[in-house]
Amino acid sequence: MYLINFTDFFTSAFSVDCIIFGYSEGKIKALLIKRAIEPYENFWAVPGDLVYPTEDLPQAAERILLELTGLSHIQMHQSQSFGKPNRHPQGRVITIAYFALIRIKDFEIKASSWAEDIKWTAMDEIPELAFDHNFILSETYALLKQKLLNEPVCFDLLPERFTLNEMQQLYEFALETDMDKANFRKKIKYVPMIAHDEKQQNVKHRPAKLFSFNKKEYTNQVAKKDYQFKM
Amino acid sequence: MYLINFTDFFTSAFSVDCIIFGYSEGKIKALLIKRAIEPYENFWAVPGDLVYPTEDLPQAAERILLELTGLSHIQMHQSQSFGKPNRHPQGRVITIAYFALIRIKDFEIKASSWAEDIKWTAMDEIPELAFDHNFILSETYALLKQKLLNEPVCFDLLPERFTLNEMQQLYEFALETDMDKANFRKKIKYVPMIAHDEKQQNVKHRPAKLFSFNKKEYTNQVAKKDYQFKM
DNA sequence: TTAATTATTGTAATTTGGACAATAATTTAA
DNA sequence: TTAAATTATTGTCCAAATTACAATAATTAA
Repeated sequence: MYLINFTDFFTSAFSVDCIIFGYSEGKIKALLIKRAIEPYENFWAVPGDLVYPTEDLPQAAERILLELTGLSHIQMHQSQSFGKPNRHPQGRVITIAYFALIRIKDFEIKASSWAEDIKWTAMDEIPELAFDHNFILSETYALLKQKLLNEPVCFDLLPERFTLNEMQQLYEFALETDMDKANFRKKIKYVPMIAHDEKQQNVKHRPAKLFSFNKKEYTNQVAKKDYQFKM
Repeated sequence: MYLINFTDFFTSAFSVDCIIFGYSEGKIKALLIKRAIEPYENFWAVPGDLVYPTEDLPQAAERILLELTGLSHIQMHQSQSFGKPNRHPQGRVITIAYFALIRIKDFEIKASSWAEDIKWTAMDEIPELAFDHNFILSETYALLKQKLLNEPVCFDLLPERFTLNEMQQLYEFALETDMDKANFRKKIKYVPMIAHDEKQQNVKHRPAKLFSFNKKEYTNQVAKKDYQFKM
């Protein structure tokens, strides 16, 4: 074990798996691809790719996101790394998981060269996945839920203009708990949001007012240590 | 860029950096080594090593901890991964940071083959380090502070028997804020702890009662969803 | 025995959180 | 045109948690 050369260490590869979360119909969803090639051909999987020798890790994650969605300039969040020696059948491959939060309606997803199919899957309906991807996805989802509690990342998932109920439902799904409407509004009272005159369209009842996140004001308040997002 | 062989990817190495946190004299400290070899000879650094081709990541972190402290069976926490293409002068090396929380008095630290010196350094007195280790250490410290707020990991840093003031001072150092004694005690009222008859020794004033964490009871209550540690 | 020091407990005012009720605005159907 | 149905929004009350601060207890050192 100890009698190996320095160069023997440079025989590994690493990949980036990019978990793309979205939110629609009251559920948080992840983008899954159906693998077109071996290993695990025809299995659903999290999109991922090997990292080029001169490429930075977040750069690789952005490349995957761009290829599948056409979106760029999206903030990437690092999740965990997974490195069991036998996790990849073709050699020692460590994977670093990243995740991105996007607005589903902002783009058209498209299958790529290595995916024969692609779809949004709600986090409570995830099938058996390739490799150790079920584990990777559930660990990363746990991290997302953590972030939802401590940072205003819910606004990256919600449409630019949203109703307070949509926001509440996002938290209800993530935390798997029902919340009281009145109390939810009290809780978010100090989150900097802009109330628009615009209202919900095409609903069969009193339409709700639309809000948007006031990111500028939030950044300001955080800089002055006047405020810290907390759910 | 796209015209490379599959095998060209298997030319990278990865390392594990193992940040060992301890607590003494009212300060959270990290174990730093002085590098005995190039690159960055004579720089202080976080202990780390290349991962063997058949070794699992946490296993590598445990190996480093064991070599420096003789301690084993310590829970390892994964931090972030760092992979800028040029972060290591000798090739593409991605590093995965782990951290361990230990009781400083439980062992004797010892320099290893690749370290000519070793010392505990308080987190508010970290010097310039080798590689990108200042960044790695500060990111990992941020994670530790996060965990201190949401999990009872403070008891891995405190001596087995501690005073409530020692516990309070740990949080005051980590959160960089002063706390009221009476209110701190109210806050931890439901943390399962055992109050011993034993008292502090050799202090020039009324000695404080010693407590220890009741891990068994904590595990129990968490399983029953009766309780969730929260600071 | 007393002053000094720190540990520990208590109190009262304020703020937050949760349960639930009341009112407002809109659509749909009669 | 109006009433019923539905959902949005706001308000009230009570209990629980938080905060600031005061009081008391235990110990050491002089």
